[in-house]
Amino acid sequence: MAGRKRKLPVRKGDQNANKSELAVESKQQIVDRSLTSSTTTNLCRRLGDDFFFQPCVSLAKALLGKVLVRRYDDGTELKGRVVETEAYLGGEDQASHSAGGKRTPRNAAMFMKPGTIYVYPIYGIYLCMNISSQGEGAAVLLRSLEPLGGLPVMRRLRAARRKDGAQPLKDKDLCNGPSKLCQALDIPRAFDRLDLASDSEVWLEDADTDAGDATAAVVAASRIGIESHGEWAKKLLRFYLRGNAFVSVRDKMAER
DNA sequence: ATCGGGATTGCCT
DNA sequence: GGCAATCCCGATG
Repeated sequence: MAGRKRKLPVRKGDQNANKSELAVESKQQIVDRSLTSSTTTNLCRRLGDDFFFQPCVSLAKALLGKVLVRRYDDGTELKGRVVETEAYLGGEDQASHSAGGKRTPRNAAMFMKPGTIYVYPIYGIYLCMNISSQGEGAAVLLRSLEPLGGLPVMRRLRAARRKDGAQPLKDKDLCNGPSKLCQALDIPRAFDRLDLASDSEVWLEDADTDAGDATAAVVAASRIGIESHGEWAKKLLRFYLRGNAFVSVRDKMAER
């Protein structure tokens, strides 16, 4: 790992920080202006290496209810509870970027230590965030979060690219999708290959014990957006908390 | 060097 | 529910 020193407004490889946004407002300005410094670090709750060392499907389920934290140097923290994930198994899983053991510079993080972040660009304008699991080329896609902290900052980060005059986003629309959560938590492409178990800008932790539906049932459903992959598109490798309003796509059949 | 498609989103009808 | 936006990356020649 090379020494990483990142400045907020212009981060190499951060597609959110290009021309279109420069004319509007830098992300540091957004953070500065909204100023919600909840400086609690809660290091004791942080999930370490051992949590990530489990098979893909197990990790996809275990991640539900955990809290993703994005911390800025000034102490600002953006937090969201994971409510929807997808398992991408590698090998036989034709829908996985690592299908057939295919390894490229793009998906290298899928083959790295469990807990390694895999961020990839999609459709030219969005990003998706995954977490490497145990298993060759296996990783879990984060699909939705329930926003818990730093909502004003999230709202600005999410609004930066939307049509002028649009209504402020509702809480449930801040992080209910894989690319939405990358925008809301300011996850840049440069986070690719970082270690979620040891990084100072992004990590996972246990939810507060008094948090809501910690015991909600887990629904297994088919994955989204991979229709072209035949039988693998139908497998029940998407997991979400039953009845949770922050899930991106509910499956009524699966919930019965 | 070129080409085609994509683990999505927001706006439109 | 349809569809354009938008560009990186992998495959191919």
